[in-house]
Amino acid sequence: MNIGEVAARAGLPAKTIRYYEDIGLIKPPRDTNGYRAFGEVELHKLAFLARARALGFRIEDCRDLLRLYEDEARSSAEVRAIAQQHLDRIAKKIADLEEMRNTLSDLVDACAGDQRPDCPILASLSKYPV
Amino acid sequence: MNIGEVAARAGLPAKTIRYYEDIGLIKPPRDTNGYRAFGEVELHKLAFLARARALGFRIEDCRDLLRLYEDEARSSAEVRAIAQQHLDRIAKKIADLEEMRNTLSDLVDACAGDQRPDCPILASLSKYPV
DNA sequence: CTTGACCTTCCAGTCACTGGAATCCCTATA
DNA sequence: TATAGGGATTCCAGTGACTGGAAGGTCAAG
Repeated sequence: MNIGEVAARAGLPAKTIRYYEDIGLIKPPRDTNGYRAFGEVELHKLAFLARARALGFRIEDCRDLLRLYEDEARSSAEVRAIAQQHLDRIAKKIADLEEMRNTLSDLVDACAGDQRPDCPILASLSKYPV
Repeated sequence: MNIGEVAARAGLPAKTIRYYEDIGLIKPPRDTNGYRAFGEVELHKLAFLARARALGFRIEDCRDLLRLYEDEARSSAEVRAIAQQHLDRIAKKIADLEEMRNTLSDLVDACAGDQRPDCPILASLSKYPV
């Protein structure tokens, strides 16, 4: 299987797959012509990576998850710890974004949005508590 | 006012202020010794930028907001449009993150987190619909 | 005169790709 | 057999918004 086919099947751009090889996430063998030759195992790993990335896991987490996945002697606690940490980070991000959204939403609501220059958004940004 | 003081008062690292000068957001004059010499106007701008960035506005949005802030002939509609776009992006991000959080949260709940290798998190990542 | 805190510039690294250039390989058709 | 195309390869550079660090200049206090 060449990179184009495996990319289509794993749902990842070919560029990304080359990048994953660069950083050592996968190690596909090469054909005599120098093309990467992907088997089902490689494809499976790439699909795994695509799903982990879609859940927002960082690359280094993906590396660890992949390692654990291939380690028969893993404990589910290790996997769970990675996921829990990631969950915490996501919750924090959501909280931060929600605060931004609330503030911004109030400001946008308060702004007339017409041709006059007066604007509570700018007023809020420029209020000067220094 | 040197960069250290203005940094403390605006709540931005000195590095960031130098970076903002690099990309043309501010243009503080220089003392004879080559030090940046900040006045109240510069400080005000930096505080503005710090607040805009804290609301998650991108640098290019900040540049536009600053320009509008200084433009007496602005219309509040322009400002509102920028904020509304940003709000939309934030809402999208929140929605994406919430979807991740829900999925992850289910998986973490389903995982025993003990020393056994069986793990629904890995199972979900490796299920193979290709 | 020295010390230490501050300032300067410049370069490299972050994260996870992504775009593009230059070149090579394979297959099919005229 | 020539060629055209589509796909593969590598390598370099850029993204956003900083951040760390090195190497060196400046200033005020003791």
